[in-house]
Amino acid sequence: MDNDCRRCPVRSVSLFGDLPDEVVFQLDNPSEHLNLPASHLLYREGAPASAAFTLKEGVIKLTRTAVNGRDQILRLLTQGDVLGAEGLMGHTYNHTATTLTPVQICRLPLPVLKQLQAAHPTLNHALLARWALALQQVENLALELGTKKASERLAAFLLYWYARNGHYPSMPLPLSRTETGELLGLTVETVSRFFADWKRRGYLSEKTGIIHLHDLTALKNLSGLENFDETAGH
Amino acid sequence: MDNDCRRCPVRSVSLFGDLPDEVVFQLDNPSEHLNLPASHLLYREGAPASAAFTLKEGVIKLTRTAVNGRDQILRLLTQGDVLGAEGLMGHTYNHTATTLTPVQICRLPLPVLKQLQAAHPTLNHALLARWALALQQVENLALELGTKKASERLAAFLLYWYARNGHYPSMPLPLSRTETGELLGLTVETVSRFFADWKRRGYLSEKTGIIHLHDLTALKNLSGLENFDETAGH
DNA sequence: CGTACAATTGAAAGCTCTCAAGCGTTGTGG
DNA sequence: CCACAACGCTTGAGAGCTTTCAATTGTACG
Repeated sequence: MDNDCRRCPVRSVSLFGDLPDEVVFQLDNPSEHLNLPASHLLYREGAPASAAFTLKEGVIKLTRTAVNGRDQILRLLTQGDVLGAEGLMGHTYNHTATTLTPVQICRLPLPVLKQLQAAHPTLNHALLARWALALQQVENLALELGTKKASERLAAFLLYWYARNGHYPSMPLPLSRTETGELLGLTVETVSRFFADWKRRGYLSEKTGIIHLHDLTALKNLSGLENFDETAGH
Repeated sequence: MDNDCRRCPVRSVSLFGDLPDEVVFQLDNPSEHLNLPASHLLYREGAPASAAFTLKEGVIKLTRTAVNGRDQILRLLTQGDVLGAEGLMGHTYNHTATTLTPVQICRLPLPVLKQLQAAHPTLNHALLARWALALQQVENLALELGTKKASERLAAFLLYWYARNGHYPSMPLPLSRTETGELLGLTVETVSRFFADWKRRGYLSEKTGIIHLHDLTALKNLSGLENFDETAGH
C-alpha cells in the first residue's frame, strides 16, 4: 500500500490540497493509515476526541442517539470526507462513527492538526468549507425529515445517493433497511414495503447490495412532486 | 442609539470579540445599524449574498422551502448570532431570513468581512466556532425530527426555548402556531391541540405571546421519556 | 445443513393530517 | 365607539399514513 501522503489519492479533495509537499510529507506515518472492516465502530458520541480522520475509501455513517434510545444517521461520508474534526472546538466527538463498508482512513492526531492550523492559515479556509458543506447536508436532511412523507423521503434519498455516486443507474447501497430507516426517520418495515412496491412496479431492482434504478422519472415524481399539480393551482 | 461598534453590547459574544478596538472602530458606519419591525424579510434563499449580519436584539428565523412548497424553520437566531455568513463561501444565501420580533441588526458587507478575515486569522476561529455551533443546532433538529413523535418534539422545543431564554418559567414565544409547526414538522392543528391539552392539564399557560411553564417535570417527561420505563427493561 | 440475522408481509392499532366549521382577537373604517 | 373584516387559533370528525406486533421467508456464514 502506498502510504506517502503526498501521493494520497484524495489529497486534492481533502483538507491539505493547498499545503506544500514538504509539509504534507511530515504528516506521513505508516501507523496512521488504517484499514478497517465493515461495521467497525470508529469512535463514540461523547468520547474524548483524540484525532480527526480523512476517509480515503469506503462509506462511514455518523449517528446520534436520542434520549428515547432511537438512532438517527446524520451524515453519510464517502471518499475525501473528514470526520472527527469537531474535536478541534470541543473536546469530545459529536457523533458515533461506524463503517458501513471496509474503509481506508487516515488518522490525524488533533495536536498535529492544531499545529498545522496555526502555521498554515489556508487550512482554516479548508476547514470552514468542510463545515459549511456539512451544515448544508444536515440542513437538507432536516428539510426532508420535516416536510416530506415516507415515500418522498426514500425516493429523494435514492436519487441523492445516485447523484453522489456518479449518476450511474447501478450503485452500491451499503445501508441495511434498518439503517435506511434510521437515516429517514422510518421503521424497517416501512422502508421494506416501499422497496418491495417499487420493485414490483419496475422502478428499481436489487442484487446483493447493488441497486439498479430503472425509472428515474418515476422516482423523481415520488420524491416530493407527487401532489404537486394539486398544489400548483394556487 | 449608540452605534459605536466598540461599545456594541453583543461584541464580546459576537465575531469580533478578539479583534482590537481600533479595528472594530473602523467597522463603524451608522448606516449599517438597522432597526427592523417584526415579520420583515431580510433576505431570501438563493439570492446573491452581499452582506452578513449580527443580531443585536430580537429573534430571526432561518427557513428553507421544500420542493413541495412546505417551509421548514432550520434555526432560530437570538442576540449575538450571526447570519448570512455563508455568502463568504458560496455566493448566495442558503436560507430565507425573516424577523419574528422587532430586531436591531448590524450589517457587515461581505467584502469588508473578507478583508478582515485575511488580516486577522483569529476571526477564522470565531467563524469556525459559529459554524460548529450552527451545525450542532441543526443536527439536534434533525435528531428531533427523525426520532420523536409530535408531543415529544413540542415539549422538547419548549424546554429548549426555556433554557435558551435564561431558565425563567415565563418566556416570550415569538412563533405562531403555524411557525411552531414549521419548525417541528407538524401542522398547525397538531400544535394547537397539544398546547390546548397541556393548558387544560395545567402544565403551562399563555398570555399574548408569553408562555408560563408551570410543570417542567411533566414537560420533561413528555419530551421523549414517555415510554422510557418500558424500553428501559431491555 | 443448520443457525442467525435481515428482509418481507399481513393485520390491526395509533398517530397525524386533512377538511370543515366555529371562536377569539386585533385593527380599521364608518 | 361600535361593527366588521381579517387572521390566527381552536375543535371535531374522518381519512390516511406509519407504526407496532407477529409470523414467515430469504440469505449469508460457519
